[in-house]
Amino acid sequence: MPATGRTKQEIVSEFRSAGILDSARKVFAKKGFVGATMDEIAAAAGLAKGTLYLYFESKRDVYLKTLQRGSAELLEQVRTSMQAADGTHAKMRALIAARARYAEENRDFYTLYSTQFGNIAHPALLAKEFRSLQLKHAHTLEQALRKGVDRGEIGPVDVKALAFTIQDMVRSLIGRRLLGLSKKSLEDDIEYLCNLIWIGIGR
Amino acid sequence: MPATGRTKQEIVSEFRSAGILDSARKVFAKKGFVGATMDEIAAAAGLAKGTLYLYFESKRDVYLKTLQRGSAELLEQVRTSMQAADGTHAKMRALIAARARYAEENRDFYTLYSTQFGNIAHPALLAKEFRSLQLKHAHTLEQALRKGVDRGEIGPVDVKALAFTIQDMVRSLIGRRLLGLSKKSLEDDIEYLCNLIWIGIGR
Amino acid sequence: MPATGRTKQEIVSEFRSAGILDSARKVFAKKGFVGATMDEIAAAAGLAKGTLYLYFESKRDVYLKTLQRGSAELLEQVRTSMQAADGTHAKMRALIAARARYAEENRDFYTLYSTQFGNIAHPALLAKEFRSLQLKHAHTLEQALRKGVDRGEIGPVDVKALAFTIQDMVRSLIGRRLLGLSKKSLEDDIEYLCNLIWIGIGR
Amino acid sequence: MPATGRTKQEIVSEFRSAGILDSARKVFAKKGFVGATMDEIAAAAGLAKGTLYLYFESKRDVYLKTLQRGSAELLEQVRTSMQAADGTHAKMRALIAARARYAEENRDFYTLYSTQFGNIAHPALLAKEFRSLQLKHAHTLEQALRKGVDRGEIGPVDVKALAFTIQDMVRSLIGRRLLGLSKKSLEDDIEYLCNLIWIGIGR
DNA sequence: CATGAATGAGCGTTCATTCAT
DNA sequence: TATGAATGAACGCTCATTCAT
Repeated sequence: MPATGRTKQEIVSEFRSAGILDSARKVFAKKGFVGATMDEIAAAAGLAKGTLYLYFESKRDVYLKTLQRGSAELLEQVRTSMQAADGTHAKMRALIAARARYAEENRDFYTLYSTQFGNIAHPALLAKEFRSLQLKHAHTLEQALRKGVDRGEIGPVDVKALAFTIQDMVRSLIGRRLLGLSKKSLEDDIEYLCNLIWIGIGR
Repeated sequence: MPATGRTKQEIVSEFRSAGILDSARKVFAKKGFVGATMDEIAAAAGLAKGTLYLYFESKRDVYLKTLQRGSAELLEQVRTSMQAADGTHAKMRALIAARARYAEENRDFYTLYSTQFGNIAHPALLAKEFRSLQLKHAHTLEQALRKGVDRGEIGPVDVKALAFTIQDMVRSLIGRRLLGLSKKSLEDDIEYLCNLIWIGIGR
Repeated sequence: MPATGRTKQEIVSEFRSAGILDSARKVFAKKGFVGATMDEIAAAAGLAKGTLYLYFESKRDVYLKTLQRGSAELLEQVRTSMQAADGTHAKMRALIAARARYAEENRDFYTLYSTQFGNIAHPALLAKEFRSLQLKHAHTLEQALRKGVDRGEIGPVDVKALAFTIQDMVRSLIGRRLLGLSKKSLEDDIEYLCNLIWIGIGR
Repeated sequence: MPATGRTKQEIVSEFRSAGILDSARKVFAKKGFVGATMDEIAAAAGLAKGTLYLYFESKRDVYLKTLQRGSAELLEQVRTSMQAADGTHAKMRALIAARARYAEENRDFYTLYSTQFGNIAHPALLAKEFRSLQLKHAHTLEQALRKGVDRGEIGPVDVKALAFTIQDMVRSLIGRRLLGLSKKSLEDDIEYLCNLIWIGIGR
């Protein structure tokens, strides 16, 4: 097809990049940023170490791109889920469910993601690029909450703070599940969290 | 007294260990596990590098003990606070306040602590030892919650899960504060979190 | 004509080689042998890296040929200048002037050339091939000097040694000029050097 | 002796440094700055690679110190020789002889030295530190020449330029000798050079 | 007990060279 | 003939750990 400009070049290049990122995801998830070595990532991708540097500038670059890629994918799925849901409560539930599903389908990546964005990180690695990823996610939820407040579905809360808190609660839930600490079904866990957020625990 | 048989030895030894751990806390907090060097820790403790190995088996050991020490201290303060409080709601509030206070007084250590226990961590560093620390904290809260359920102060929730969730909510709150993302007073933030936990956001 | 049998091939080949060497000259001059990369040379020549290996065996080969080419060019100009001059003194002056002019017109290359032939070089790079280049230059001057001795224009000196010495004096002068250490005009500098060689400094 | 403060420490340290520099001198001389590896230098010194970094900051530092050390030693010997000589001609001869002697006794170092200071070098390596070494040498000769001009022993020449030129002539002579290109005795070669400088070649 | 010099494995990155297309 | 993606050896530097004093 003529529509594909430099097709072969670009496709191969993207294919390689994707392959490398797939391997990097696994290795970073297992060993963390520092523990992972370029050698190992290359081996996992079936390539020579030097080849990585044809597609990425540095180890840090591979790491950042790995995170960006998964993060964008996750955000995409969350947004799609939320759009299909009606009302604040349903949207919140959709978000939780989408994240949980993604996490279970991408265990390794989610571990990585969760660690990197676990609230406070060591400055060395927490550059602006990472922060902006984090904010995009928070923003999506924030908007839904604001609409809920406007409609009177939820009380007059600080939506910014709440968005962060809810995201952390979701991360907390997923973390527990990934660690095998929850014996309930995913449905039940989601139900539990929604209830907690919505009606609290008091009597 | 026979109880003080090897006292001098032990006292000196503990004194040294404590000094090393104090220094280690600062260094680890500033640089993270990998970024910190034994040289730097030794220098901060006013000792030679080799001396560290008389009191600790390895860098990892220093790290673990550092975390254990701070963790125990934090737990101690939380327990004291909670004991002085009456009723589940008050105890919960006491826990939040104690953790928040400790975090603000030990910013560096709390960052370290929070990162390490951010739910999911890299297997390399997340050994059983760390897990048990985490569980102790959760357990304290869990007991208070269970009593609350028994007394009907709170609904029939899964206290184990709830304890984890609350802890993560607190960590989330503190994280936001340490990052300078909260503009409210500590009191207001605590109030907000208590309300969220107790009555949720729904109308 | 049978003489032009493979002409097209050869002409294209020589054209390519020349282009590559032109680029190589610039790159080597700017970065030195080790600092220069085949990638950069190829880019400067508007070719792909692999193409260089169709015309040259190795980076070292490119370097050698680069030096040979410039060296031959320089020698050519020096010879022409010397032939046009009458008498040993005039020929010597012509040589100095020709080298100086070439150096100022080819600053980058001359730096390279001078470094490589700075009398003693590191064995790794100083192969026989380079030595023969050096000797050709010395030989030209040597012959002129010998004629001068025969004619009684200059004393009965060791012309071989003298040829080397003069060449190094010229290199020294040019080096000082290229480094901006001489404040005199080129004419004055040449005059100074000729005088030094011819009548020395004694009184 | 009490006069020696931290004796043992310092002596051992200097001993090590000196040993490393001795090895470095050989390796750099044989392979040049880039071709030499820290591994090889360490091996030549009978040490592990890491040990080098206890005494020097970087490869470049080793190189600089190597050059400084020999350069200072050479300068010292030249100065001593010159001081013992009377009159400009004798001083000049003393300088030539001292340099030649040093070169023959320290072939490897002199190769290194000569290459580094071969007039024009690639900027990357030609930092201020090196330049100042070079100037110190030139300065010593310059002063002697200036005195010669004042006393009328030599004509009213540009002593600065002359100092550079003479040094290069000496380097040239030594280079030829080290390369085995001179069949004359050292005495004869020195004589030849002195004559050349003093009375030139003209008749 | 305390020291700190010595070690050497390990890592990120570069780049000359090759070879399938 | 020309390409440029892929390779992998090589190197400077770091640092946890050891051990002779």
